[in-house]
Amino acid sequence: MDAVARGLLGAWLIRDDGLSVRTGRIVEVEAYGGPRDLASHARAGRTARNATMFGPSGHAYVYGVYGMHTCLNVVCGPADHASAVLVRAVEPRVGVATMREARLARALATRRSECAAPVRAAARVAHLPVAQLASGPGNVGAAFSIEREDDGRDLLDPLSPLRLEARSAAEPRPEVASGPRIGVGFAGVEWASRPWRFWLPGSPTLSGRRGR
DNA sequence: CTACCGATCCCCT
DNA sequence: GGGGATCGGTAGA
Repeated sequence: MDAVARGLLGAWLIRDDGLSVRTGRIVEVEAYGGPRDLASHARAGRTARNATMFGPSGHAYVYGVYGMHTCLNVVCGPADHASAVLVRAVEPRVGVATMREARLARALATRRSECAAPVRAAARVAHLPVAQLASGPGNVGAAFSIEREDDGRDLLDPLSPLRLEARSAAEPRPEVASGPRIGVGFAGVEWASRPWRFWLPGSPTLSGRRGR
């Protein structure tokens, strides 16, 4: 799982829906373990929500949080082990305009209660630096139009509309930094303090303030 | 700069 | 009915 998370850094995330193509480099991930990991969705065993975590590795585990965000994980087996790697930040490469439109569409899909909020959100997204379009797990979901229907997709299938491509073997192995996972304080210090967040230092796309 | 707060919905010791 | 693997805006030091 550790190795899978590190191997995913520098890999390409590809959304190819036939009309448009979006690609970007994965620069930040978090590893989640099986039922023993109290920060993991698998902590209570297999449920309807987390079923794909218990399936074959290389498939997408997509979940929704806070009523408005979707997040993408890569199941990293072995089967029944239920571990997965959350994609936290992607550096856009191809299809930047499509990503911006997708961010805009999602911003308008939520925020219905107030009148001025969607307009402001649209203005903000319109001027957002490219490096920030897919910075943070919720923004990855928005920029790549991750939907519940993507749950269970085989990310290693070259024909899949949502897929991964390993970084070229010719590339030197990138330098990797690690630290505690984000937003898992509820799991208690033992699990929240494990350094299972990995990133490529220096990327302008890291989530949070300056990548922390 | 830090700290809190609201939005919003599916699944659940 | 409660609460979250989030985000972005606002208030205050």
